[in-house]
Amino acid sequence: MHNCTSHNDCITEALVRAESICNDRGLRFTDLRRKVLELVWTSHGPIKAYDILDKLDARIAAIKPPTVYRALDFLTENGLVHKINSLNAFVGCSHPLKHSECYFLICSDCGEAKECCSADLVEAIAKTGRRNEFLPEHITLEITGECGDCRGLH
Amino acid sequence: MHNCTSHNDCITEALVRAESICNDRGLRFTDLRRKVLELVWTSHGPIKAYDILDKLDARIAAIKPPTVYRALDFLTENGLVHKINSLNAFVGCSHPLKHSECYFLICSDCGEAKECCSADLVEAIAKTGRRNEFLPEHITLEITGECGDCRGLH
DNA sequence: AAGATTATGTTATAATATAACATTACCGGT
DNA sequence: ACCGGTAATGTTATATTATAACATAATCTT
Repeated sequence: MHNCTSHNDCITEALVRAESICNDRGLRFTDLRRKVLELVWTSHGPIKAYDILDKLDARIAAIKPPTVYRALDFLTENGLVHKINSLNAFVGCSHPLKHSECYFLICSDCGEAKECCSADLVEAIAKTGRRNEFLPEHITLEITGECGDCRGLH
Repeated sequence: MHNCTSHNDCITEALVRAESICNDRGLRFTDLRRKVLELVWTSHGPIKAYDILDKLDARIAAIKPPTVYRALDFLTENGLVHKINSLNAFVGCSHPLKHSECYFLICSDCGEAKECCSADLVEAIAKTGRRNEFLPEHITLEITGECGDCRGLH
């Protein structure tokens, strides 16, 4: 489902982007945060906190859960990573500068999660909020199903 | 946010409805399943599995987690209950006969979750699927925010 | 360099969920 | 009513996900 021609490039780009965003905002893009983000991007699809922990552990040493969760919290709060609640997993944000209206197409076959935006969806959600006098703050929209590749469309 | 005039009635109705649905489908609406569904409905908003367990334990005895999860699985599979992934909690389905296109407005203040439908949303999601050659199977749409009541609109 | 702030390390445990196997209840055929 | 099969529940143990609470270290500010 993913369409980067060279995944190494997209990892590198994500890290460069993240660093520059952190610099712009006066946030510290520490070694740990970089490594966690790198692992999130290296895993092609959503990755679980404890899988990150295992991989970090192999590379560094004796990493404990709070360390990973704190890095993930930082990355999530700053829009560099999204949590996929229906999977308890984390995925890199592909456009961290305008990410609030995003949703995920999650293939139950290959496990990839494609991040998408849709003006229609944003509008439909806003409309629903107005109709219900509800002020939306955060939207979780996760669509599981089967992607074209896995259905043999190509 | 909820608008039932008598919550006792809406619990009773939900149980009657559930029983009739199970009968129609040749499913067994056992005592345990009834009690779990009753607790889900009695809790005004989303309730956690272990809270159900505690309450059951007080009423019956020595209930263990698998017992509760199995009942919740049954209720969820049959559309009588929904799981709210962003809260790890469960809520009764308010219209179990046509529930596939539903989403939740979750008030972060009062904790209630209102189940809604919207043709616009369904269409926007379907369109997104088509555009991405993605075949949706299950949709998780959870909108957190603040409801009108909690913002003092009434 | 001192003090404040932020980040990370560490220990322990809480919260959520399931695997695997044993037992019991229920259903249909005779 | 009894038998045998299936579905439901009981039971034990453990896996998975996540956080609280406090200690130390790194960095930033002045």
